[in-house]
Amino acid sequence: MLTDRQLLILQVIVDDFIRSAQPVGSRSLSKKKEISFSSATIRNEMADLEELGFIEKTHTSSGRVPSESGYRYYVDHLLAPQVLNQQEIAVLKSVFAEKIFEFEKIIQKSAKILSELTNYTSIVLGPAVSINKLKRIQIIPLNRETATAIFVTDTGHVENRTFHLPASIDASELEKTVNILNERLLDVPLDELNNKIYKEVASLLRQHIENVDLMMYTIAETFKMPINEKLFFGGKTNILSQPEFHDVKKIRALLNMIEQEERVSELIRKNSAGIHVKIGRENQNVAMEDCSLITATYSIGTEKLGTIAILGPTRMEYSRVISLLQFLSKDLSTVLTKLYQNI
Amino acid sequence: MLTDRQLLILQVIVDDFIRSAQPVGSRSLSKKKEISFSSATIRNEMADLEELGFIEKTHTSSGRVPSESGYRYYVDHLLAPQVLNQQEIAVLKSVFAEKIFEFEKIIQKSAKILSELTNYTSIVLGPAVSINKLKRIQIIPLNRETATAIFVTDTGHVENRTFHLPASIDASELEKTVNILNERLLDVPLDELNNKIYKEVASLLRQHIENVDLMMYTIAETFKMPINEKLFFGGKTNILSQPEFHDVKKIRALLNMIEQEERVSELIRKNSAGIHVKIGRENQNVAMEDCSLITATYSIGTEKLGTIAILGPTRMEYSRVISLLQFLSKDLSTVLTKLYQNI
DNA sequence: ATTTAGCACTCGACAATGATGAGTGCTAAC
DNA sequence: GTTAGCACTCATCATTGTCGAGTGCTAAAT
Repeated sequence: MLTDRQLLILQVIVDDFIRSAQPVGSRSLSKKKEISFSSATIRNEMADLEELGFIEKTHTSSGRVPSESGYRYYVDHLLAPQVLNQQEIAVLKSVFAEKIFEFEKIIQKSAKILSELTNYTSIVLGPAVSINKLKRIQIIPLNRETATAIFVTDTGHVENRTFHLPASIDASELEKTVNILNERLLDVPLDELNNKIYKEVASLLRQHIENVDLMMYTIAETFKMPINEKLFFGGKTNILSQPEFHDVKKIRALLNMIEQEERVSELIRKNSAGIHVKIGRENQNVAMEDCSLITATYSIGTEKLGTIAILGPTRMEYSRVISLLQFLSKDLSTVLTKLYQNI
Repeated sequence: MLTDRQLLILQVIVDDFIRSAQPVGSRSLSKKKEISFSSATIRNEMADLEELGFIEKTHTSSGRVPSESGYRYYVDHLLAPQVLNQQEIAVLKSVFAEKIFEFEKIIQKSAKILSELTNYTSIVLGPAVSINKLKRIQIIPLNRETATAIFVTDTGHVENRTFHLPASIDASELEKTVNILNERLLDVPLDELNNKIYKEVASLLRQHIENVDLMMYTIAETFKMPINEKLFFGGKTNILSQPEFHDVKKIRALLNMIEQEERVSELIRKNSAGIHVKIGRENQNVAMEDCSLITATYSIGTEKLGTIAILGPTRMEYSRVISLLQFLSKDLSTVLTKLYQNI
């Protein structure tokens, strides 16, 4: 439906605006080497593009600025995948430079590097601990009435809960219980622990333990695991240097939103595998009206594990960011798979 | 050296400026009910106060603004301790509303409440885990060559490290080692673990274990504990609504600084017990030129445990914030002492 | 010897004005 | 269909003048 020339003009407008953050006018466009027709022609085409909703004026006699649909179209149809240069690749690879055993460290470093490379804010949604499988439970009494329960997963992640352990529960009974739990709950995903306790462990406990009800109550309370995936940020303040955020109110709204981790997490989690681009109001969030969010997932084998994302202004270098995310998410998946696949 | 009248004027200037954020002039001062002399007199006194360095003009014919020394003098000599009202006390008490077993939760909640109550940014330096005493060590193999070491302290804090466990180390040997470690390292503060291993455990291991050197190396690497106290923030963006931070550059500098946790931690940690007020450049930090930092410590028994702090503009409600901090730090200390004193 | 009234002066804030220039839309010629 | 030309629009910026809050100084009042 759009003519080739309109496509070209739209592309050049978006590219130029991404670079300069200034509305682009017909005259300056006509000087570009890609463009071989006069400013008057461009004006006509621009009028059409505006009518179609792809570009906008900031005031009656201003140059044009891409609209949300404009960016959308650009991302969907006009994006020239950018090839990463050697240096960028080297920096990305450095995530894995040190021999690291813990997920979190790798993830954290990824966030940092991404933000430095892009000058936007990076957000990484850590591995979904709740689907990790239980490797070992340990209960360690601290004093007469408190104890700490420790859950170790197959990936080496450790969760712990301190809880009230009634003095009336006898040490040997506790030990028996822990043994039974370890035996029965091995390889059960953390978020199913509570479930399984009632289904599979309760009856068994009843055979061996005196005060089953109290014990069950104590355990069940502790085993409720509202484990939220951890969020890691990189360059939280990077976005402040973007010219669209000269307004303190906007800054405040955005930072405030970022501080509410549940909201960010929700925003990012729901994405399926692959790269996703949400532009401006597509994020369904007032504070992010002027932002775009690009997400990619990483996985172990075929199992989606977490998400890495870049938060920037709508005037974001889509092409470059997408390439970076693609590269890193693939790398992350490969390395993590190698590390943890056959645990 | 300052006359009573000068003191009065200084006090009213600071109070008024803290409230209004506007330079205060002689005429508006003369209308205050505390003040019974004319604006001309006030002008003369102001000129003296300015010469002494306690107040400044923003331009030749502007009203006066407190200088850093002005605030300093105000805090040191003029501060009227503010009595907290019932509502504030109730909110502060709500920190302990739920029965909570974990330090971190309490600390986190404190930070949140403080920031809400003050509308400034609160920073809480968590308990110094490194002086907690070891309660139990557990080593849990994950796969052929990795394992997780878990350290539980007497306060229920759990630290863990995933490390490379050479396949050549035999399972029973590992178990023996862990037993020895638990026996010998009970009640040793975490930051002395590594030390003690060489001093007290090595020789004992040598008697029971085959490949001592490898084992020692593996353990020692893992037991190096650079445990930094955790930092908790509340209301990171609160400070942005202060009129002195209308400038995006300042905001960026300050937020950037806050993001670097080591720097913040350093800024806060070095304070001895009691309330401390650092005003503007006293913080030795460009990004904090326009900020004041008020810190208070909390402790278990007589042992200093951590620090709570409020970061606000130099034009901060010193009196109120100090009262709040005093109250909360005392409460925190009491509750924590009760909870953990006799573990 | 203080205190105060009065006055000239300073300066930021604000509004009004006009020039500049980048941009547009439209029309008529190519 | 394309382009040159022209009238028109509007943000931006510098200029100017006014207003008012504030100061410092001096001389009179207490």
